[in-house]
Amino acid sequence: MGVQRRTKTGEQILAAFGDSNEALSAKMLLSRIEEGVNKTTVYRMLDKLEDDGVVHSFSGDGNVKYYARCHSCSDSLHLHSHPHFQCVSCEKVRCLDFEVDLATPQNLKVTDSQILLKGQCELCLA
Amino acid sequence: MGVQRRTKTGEQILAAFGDSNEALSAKMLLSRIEEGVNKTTVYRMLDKLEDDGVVHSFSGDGNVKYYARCHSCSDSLHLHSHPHFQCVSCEKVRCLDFEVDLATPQNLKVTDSQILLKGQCELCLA
DNA sequence: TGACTAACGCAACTTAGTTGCATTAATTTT
DNA sequence: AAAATTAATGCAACTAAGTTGCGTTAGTCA
Repeated sequence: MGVQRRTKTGEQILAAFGDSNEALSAKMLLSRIEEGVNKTTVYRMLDKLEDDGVVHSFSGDGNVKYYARCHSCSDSLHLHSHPHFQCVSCEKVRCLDFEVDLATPQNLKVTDSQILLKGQCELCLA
Repeated sequence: MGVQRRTKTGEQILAAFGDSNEALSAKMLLSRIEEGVNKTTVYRMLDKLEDDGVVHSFSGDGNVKYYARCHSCSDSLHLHSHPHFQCVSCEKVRCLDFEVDLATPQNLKVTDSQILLKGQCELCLA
């Protein structure tokens, strides 16, 4: 079950994401949220937002879950076949805005995919 | 620094992987190893084997780290651009034996990539 | 305004993985 | 073959991410 009511936490989380394609961990979200919001609340709200298809999640470096606003994802099929990029220098994570067409083996039924690229972003290379 | 000495733990871990392309978590490895081997030892040995390029690792579902023998990986450039597949029914994880050519944006320097597909394997579909 | 219940905060918990340190054992030296 | 060296191990204690139960707060709707 997704979000049912308009609350401060929900607004703050969406405000933290803004319009960008940046992906944030629960910890990063907690530090960005002004008011003292409990981590449990943040985790639960993220679950709901993901249920609603408002955000999607994937596993980043160090086995930390990252969340990002869904922009390019089609609502019908949440394959999220766009790659995610994590900069090893500044640690920032974001969605890349192109789709990857993965040829999947015919004997498997693939329902979800995630692609994580690691390296250095343009700012850290400069 | 990689493996320096031939030990029981090292042999047991490699035996657990065998020749297959199956990926195992530290927990799975611990349950497969007969003799009582400490989890710390397993984690440390896996680190060393990864240093040596004997195994590679990636983040699977539930933010758990999986390890697999390196077969198709080129030794020079460990991009591991083959996908990994995790079955949501039997929970098994394995390396798929084809390479994916990811077109990476020119402004980023990509040094590592991991692709995780989730779905149902051939055995669970039947 | 009051009733209903989604959303919240807190504390306690689970699980993956790490660290420090003393001990054991593989390998090298004598 | 015995001694010396130190990689590898086991243990206990720890960190960090995420979860659960439960009593309380606060949106929403009649």
